[in-house]
Amino acid sequence: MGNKSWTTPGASRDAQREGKRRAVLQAGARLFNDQGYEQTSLEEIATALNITKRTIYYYVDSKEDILFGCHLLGLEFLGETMAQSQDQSLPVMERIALLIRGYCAWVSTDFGATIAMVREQSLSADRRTALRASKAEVDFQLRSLISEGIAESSLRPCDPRLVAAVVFGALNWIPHWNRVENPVPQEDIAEQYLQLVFQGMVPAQS
Amino acid sequence: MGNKSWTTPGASRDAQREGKRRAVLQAGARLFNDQGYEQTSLEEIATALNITKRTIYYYVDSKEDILFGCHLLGLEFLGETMAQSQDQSLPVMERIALLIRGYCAWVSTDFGATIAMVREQSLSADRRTALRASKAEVDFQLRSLISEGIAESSLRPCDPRLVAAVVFGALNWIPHWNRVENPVPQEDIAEQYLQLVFQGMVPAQS
DNA sequence: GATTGGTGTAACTCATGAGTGTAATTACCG
DNA sequence: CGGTAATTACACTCATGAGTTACACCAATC
Repeated sequence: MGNKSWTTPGASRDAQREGKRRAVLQAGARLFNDQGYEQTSLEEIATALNITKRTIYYYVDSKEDILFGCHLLGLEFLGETMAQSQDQSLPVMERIALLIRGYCAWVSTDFGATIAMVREQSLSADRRTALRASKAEVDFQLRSLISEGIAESSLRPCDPRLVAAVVFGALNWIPHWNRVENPVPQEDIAEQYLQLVFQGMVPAQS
Repeated sequence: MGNKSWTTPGASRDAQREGKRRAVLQAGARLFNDQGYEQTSLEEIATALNITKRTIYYYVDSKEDILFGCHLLGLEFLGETMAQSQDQSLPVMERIALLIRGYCAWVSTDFGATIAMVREQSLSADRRTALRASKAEVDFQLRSLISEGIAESSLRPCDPRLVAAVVFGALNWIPHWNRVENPVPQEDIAEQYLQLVFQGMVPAQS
């Protein structure tokens, strides 16, 4: 609860406006993650920012706009990870690890968690399909990498679709349990996840 | 959309009443899973059963009662799996496999999926804590089994808490993607999950 | 064939929360 | 400083959906 730097003293009007809009989205994301989208009122978002509900409408057109804005910002950030994992010059296993680490870091941010936690039913049909396309891209990327890994026998034969579902399921679940007073550092989680997904629980029999 | 056997011809009044109450809960669970709890109105549940909203109130006291009833029924079913996995005479790995298979089957049912998908924020505080306790029990069970496995070196050393989070995360995510026209058979999923969690993606180097 | 209790319905109340109109006020960039 | 952008106060509208009141129905029982 607090208003961290609502105003940005030295900055053009436009920059300030953009910063404040972002603050609205961020406050929204936090509350959505904690209470759910439907259970969060604009009044609450306003209170969290020490402003009035009316002011929020100066920066967004509707509540759904806030949610959609969170998704857009979230996807923007995820794009970097996607790009990294597409670097053809790296070995496949490396690229998978990059994708998992990046996704883990991403899902630990406010906007990333919002995408992972809030059910997309709350968005209008067209926006929903757009969103789904972006998510499908990420899913496809992992599946492709897995297929590649199998082809070059770096990976044990398996159904890429199911394995990708396992991996993303496990990652998407992180904000559900790691949203507490002192969370496990996201880097530690990523390493454990990689260890488990690559080597499994059973020790290699020597 | 349909009213499959609302009335049960040959049955005592009480049995009929119980059957109808269950039908209400089941219809609720399905809609909650599809649209989310908050986005589902009692009117919709009534329509799905070809009855009116007022009739629903003959079987439950409130909307929250429906959600809570789903949780109770769901947990009841999960109890069997819990019991199985507690059989001390079985090897640890077997018990872990039983727990994962059972949980996978469970999360593929209407009531199981509801528990996995609906955020508990929608329940009153006391009911929520009761629920959380039941979930914590299951979580504890898996963690214990993992610790046991490590102690007898059937399992590679790891943080049981994190590994349990991975496993349940992956399993809880199933209803999010497997809720389509022709879903992947739940048994197939369980086997792939076991394979992945035990052996990992990387083939054993011989 | 009237009674009774379980079952059903139509038509309500009522609270909540999104979104708006407007005028007055403040902040601060140029 | 002047003017414009930002913000507030506040009183609205409006739709939605949970829960209720009052009454109709019907099937089995006496």
